Amino acid sequence: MNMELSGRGKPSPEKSHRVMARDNADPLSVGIGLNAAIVAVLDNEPVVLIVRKDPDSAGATDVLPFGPFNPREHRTLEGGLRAWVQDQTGLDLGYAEQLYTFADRGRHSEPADTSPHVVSIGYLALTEASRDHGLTHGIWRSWYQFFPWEDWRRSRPEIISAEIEPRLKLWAERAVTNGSQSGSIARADRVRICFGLDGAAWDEEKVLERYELLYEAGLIEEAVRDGRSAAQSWTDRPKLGLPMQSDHRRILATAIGRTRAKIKYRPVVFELMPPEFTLYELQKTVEAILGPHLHKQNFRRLVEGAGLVEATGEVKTRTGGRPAKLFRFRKEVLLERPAPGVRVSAPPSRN
Amino acid sequence: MNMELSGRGKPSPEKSHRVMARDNADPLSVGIGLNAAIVAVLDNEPVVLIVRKDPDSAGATDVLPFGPFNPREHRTLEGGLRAWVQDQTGLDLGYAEQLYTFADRGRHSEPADTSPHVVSIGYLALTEASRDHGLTHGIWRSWYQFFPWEDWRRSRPEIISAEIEPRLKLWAERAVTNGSQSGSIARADRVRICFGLDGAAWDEEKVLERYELLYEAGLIEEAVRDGRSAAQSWTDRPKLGLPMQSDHRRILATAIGRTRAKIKYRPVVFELMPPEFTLYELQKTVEAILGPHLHKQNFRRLVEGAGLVEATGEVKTRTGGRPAKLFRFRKEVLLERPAPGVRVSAPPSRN
DNA sequence: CTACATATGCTCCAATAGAGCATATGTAGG
DNA sequence: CCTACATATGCTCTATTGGAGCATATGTAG
Repeated sequence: MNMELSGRGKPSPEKSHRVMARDNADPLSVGIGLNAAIVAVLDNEPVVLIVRKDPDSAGATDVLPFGPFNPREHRTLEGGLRAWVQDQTGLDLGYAEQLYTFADRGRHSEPADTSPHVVSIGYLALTEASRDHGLTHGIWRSWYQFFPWEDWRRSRPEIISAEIEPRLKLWAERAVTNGSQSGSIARADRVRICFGLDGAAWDEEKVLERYELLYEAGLIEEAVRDGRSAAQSWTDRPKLGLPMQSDHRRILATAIGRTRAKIKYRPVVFELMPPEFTLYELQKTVEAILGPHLHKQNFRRLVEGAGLVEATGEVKTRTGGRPAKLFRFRKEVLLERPAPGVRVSAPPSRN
Repeated sequence: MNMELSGRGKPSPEKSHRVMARDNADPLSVGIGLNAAIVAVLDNEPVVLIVRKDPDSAGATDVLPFGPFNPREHRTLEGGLRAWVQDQTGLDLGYAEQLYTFADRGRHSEPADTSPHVVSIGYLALTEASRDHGLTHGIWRSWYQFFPWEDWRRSRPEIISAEIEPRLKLWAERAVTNGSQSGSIARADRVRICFGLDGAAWDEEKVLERYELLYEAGLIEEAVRDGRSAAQSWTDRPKLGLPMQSDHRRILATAIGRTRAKIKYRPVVFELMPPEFTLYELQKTVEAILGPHLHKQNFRRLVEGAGLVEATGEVKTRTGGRPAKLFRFRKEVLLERPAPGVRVSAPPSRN
């Protein structure tokens, strides 16, 4: 890459900061962290693989598998990620895709006025939890423990009305006097859209937007840690999900949002399934990810109609009722038109 | 970010390479390049903003606006990008979104065995070309000059059958003897799916996949430059679009694919339009991006029905026919349900 | 053998979207 | 002024999709 333009960067002469346990003299070089949100579904519960920093201490923060990108060793970013995951969990990653690259200042437990010098690249990996792919370290934890307001499987989570809604509305009001920032959407509207308040529809894909909103409002523990919540009056700040180290919860939010979106238009559910499964098990897995219950007959029709699966010829008998046919993923769909996902149209939203 | 794991990186002691016109002693630090694919539509032609490296020299390679991320100056990645764009083109960027982070070795005109030490983050920006947002440098160039095989506005580009298809089939055959690489899709299938051969449907969103396939097959000038095409027998290699510096063409491919995908489910077309426009102008803009012609009446019905636009009350008379009503974007849709794009269902592909 | 639970097939219907016809209202040229 | 023409715009007809529910099949448990 030609960098003849570097000179315009006007690098400041101030001393560099110690990052990644090393000294860094070049103002244009940064460390890159590779972070993996490894998702599976275990007993109808969507889970993510956690590597506890210190499993014994009580106040230990949850951590995703991660490590620095080392251009000497890693030929590609994804290769580096796989190496770190292998190293830290023993897991041999299957499906993986890049999510996003974050570099905001002060999102890493450092003083906010410090240059980050570190950039986080988040990855989403999907795997089958029940099968042993070499996993030796790490624990599976429900992703709803980190995002309780995302769990709509039973019904609307009470935490929204009880804790989130009133505090966000307060936060939105405090900004009204600042005059309407033309161009950007007003706080109150963002709150309404993100959390589906006042008649707005809940969009299960907006996981990151919701997290960022809560962070911005200082309602997230990480925001306090990062010095974003200027010691507000709400010392009664509620516990909104388990915190994570660094910006890992933000990465996980991105991963959940992407999983929910992608499952609808690409056949990625099957990364979460065993080689053979019943259609009901498949449906339960989708529902674990997306939340709302689906119409069973229509789900079957859609999945079969799209040619996503083929019967193995065998049945699973211990279902408590009529035996269910076993299916397997029809890999040939990948060779056909824009291979679809399990399309689930939104509920008949009257709008 | 906690980097207690850095020690496992087993940094090799070999001398570091000179990258980005500077020395870099730390094996874990890399330079980050911010690259902008700035897209507009000018006279029904989708264009991208190019900053010629050397406008006068004949063999000059096209370059996207780009510059290194400087954590001292740039609070965020996107902020850094905007600063570089402003600096190099005078343009004040409006809509921008991150695309992808690339770090493959040897994609930067360097020897392939050299560590990259530089990571490229690509961004997509949409703007209105006809309006002056401060643009002082750079030229608009049709994106189809870089990707002639993507131009389906008239009909199927001849370059596919004439140049691409035979060479890719040859390339696919050469790999058959290697035994079928289990797990990955066979070359022949990839070729078929990517380019819609042998009855497969053309997916206008697979821009990056197609480019990568051509690169892999050594049919792209950048692949030769990067030393990927081992001086094959085809010294008769055809000119498949204009080359670009570094990995900029790959970034542009990502940008085109994303634009085509996003225009269908988010109201981003309007970033490309003037404040007021006729529905026909809007349709022409969408067609410039997506290619196939749309049914005029249905397009109107969909756009109006989705509440994306509102009439200004005025008409544009110099249309050569009945005057067209002028419309403007109804920004309120952003406050409604998952604000839709201009849904255009695929042609009645019999499948 | 019966009650029950789940699987599975099929029908009905509302909403969506593709396609085309008909009409409105300008410009251009005699 | 009048006519040919071009584009805009409204409306209808119809095929397809997807939401919802009924009916039947085939197991297990007591």
